[in-house]
Amino acid sequence: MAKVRTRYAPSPTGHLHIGNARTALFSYLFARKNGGDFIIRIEDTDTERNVPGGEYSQMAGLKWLGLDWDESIDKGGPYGPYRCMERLDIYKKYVDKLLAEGKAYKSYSTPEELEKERQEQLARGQAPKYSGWDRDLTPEQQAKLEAEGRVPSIRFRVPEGRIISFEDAVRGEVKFESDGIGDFVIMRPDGRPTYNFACVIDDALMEITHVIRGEEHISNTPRQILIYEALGFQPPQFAHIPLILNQEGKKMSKRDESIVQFIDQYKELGYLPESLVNFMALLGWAPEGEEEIFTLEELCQIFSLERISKAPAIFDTGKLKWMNNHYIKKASLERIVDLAIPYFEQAGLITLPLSEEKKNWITRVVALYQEQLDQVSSIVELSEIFFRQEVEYSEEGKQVLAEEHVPAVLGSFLAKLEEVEEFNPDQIKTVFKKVQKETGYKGKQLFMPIRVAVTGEVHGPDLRETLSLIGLETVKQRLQKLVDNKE
RNA sequence: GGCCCGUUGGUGAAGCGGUUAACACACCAGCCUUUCACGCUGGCAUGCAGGGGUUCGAAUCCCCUACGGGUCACCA
Repeated sequence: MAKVRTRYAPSPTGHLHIGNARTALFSYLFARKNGGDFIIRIEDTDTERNVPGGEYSQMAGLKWLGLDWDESIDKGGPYGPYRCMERLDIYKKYVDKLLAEGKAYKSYSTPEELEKERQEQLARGQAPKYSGWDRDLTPEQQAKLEAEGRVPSIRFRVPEGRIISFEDAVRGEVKFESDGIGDFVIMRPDGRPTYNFACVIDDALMEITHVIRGEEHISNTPRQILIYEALGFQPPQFAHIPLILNQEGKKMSKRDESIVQFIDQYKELGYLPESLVNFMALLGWAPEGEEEIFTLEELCQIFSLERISKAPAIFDTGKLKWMNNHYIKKASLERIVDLAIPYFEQAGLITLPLSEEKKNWITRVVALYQEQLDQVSSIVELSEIFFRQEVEYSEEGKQVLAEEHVPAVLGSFLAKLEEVEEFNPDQIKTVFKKVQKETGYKGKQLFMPIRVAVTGEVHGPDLRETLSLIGLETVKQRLQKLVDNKE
């Protein structure tokens, strides 16, 4: 059995999309599960769409997710180069071979003519398919067309009347009739191969054993198989994974606002890579048991092609949030604090570098909210009360403050605060006890007025810690103001 | 339009001829708690898109219909 080799072959047209990331993940998991190699190859033959930095961005995204690879443009490998545009001479060699054997031919239609032909077929209700008018031109005819200034592209001659079938690891046997496939371009006039051609040559030469890719490629597969056959290559095992749909059941489009679609956006929002990995693994794949929380390492152990679903996967954003919260709770406080600091800084709430004291303070604030954070960026909004200069009393808060016993509690609390030496949670606890003894109020009646008086809100994290973090002076000021108003 | 694929609760998703139709999210109720959040316990599909078959027996197999999706590029 040959060593398993899988690849992720992005075109460097932009940032790492969640769908591509999941394809890469599946390919990675399958390779690791089987002790194989994972390769990244850059499909940059559509030179007009390539964006500068696209390659780096793709790889940075994968790296952030925790995926690594064995061969690629950054580290080389025995099957390079790993960028299609650096393999042009290789493609040419195989095109020449097909040409010589009559399995491909020079085609002279211009893009304008093709588009016109296409539109006409569509208008007639026909399936668009290349006419093949220039399939069997004589050298003289070709010379004449070239004299007109036409530069030929190379088309693959699709055999007639064939049934092309292959065994897909996800879908089982898949069949296509060759008659539904028109002769397709494998090399553009300028010598750049098209995807279907480059993909076959590269996968074959790089000895890729398993091609795991999105379902949208399923209809490309018969074309590619034809090329494998024409060149005498052994096709790999194919596995077409289901598409990811948004919550309306529609294919995610780049413009779709309902879902955050790019990996670096998740990073910016404060998602943890392990939650994204876990979540993506469950997009179209299901583990055997009931457990659904897995580390990357665990996934490498249990992943299998057999358990990939045929039905499209729906992107459940609520579930992702829940999962991210799960991992945030599991993470160390220190890690979450480090992630949180930039958000505070961007919001203008703190300035860097942080003093030791301020860092400790921030750490305590973050600790208060760690268990309810579903994305780290939310920390700014959640912890708002610790950064406000003035208290703003909510409607519910005002109602609490209007209660009869409130002045007594507040007055007593304020007075007892004078005796405090260090304003820490323990000391505050003893102050509470004293106030309780003096006023006779306890529980909700005791704590709620104090909470509202200092924070303006009826809800919030642990009161003692909250007071301690807001600081003695501010607490006294706020209480004093209320006590004064009452009098 | 041709060809391919899919359809299980409010949501995601197991299920591969005989199950009380997992599990999770959400939601509701209760507990915990000064409040919120977390956590815990319980509730939540007489039903597997609809209609026909096959079978002693079907979410599971077959056919039709509906709906959704993919694809038919000198884009990957």
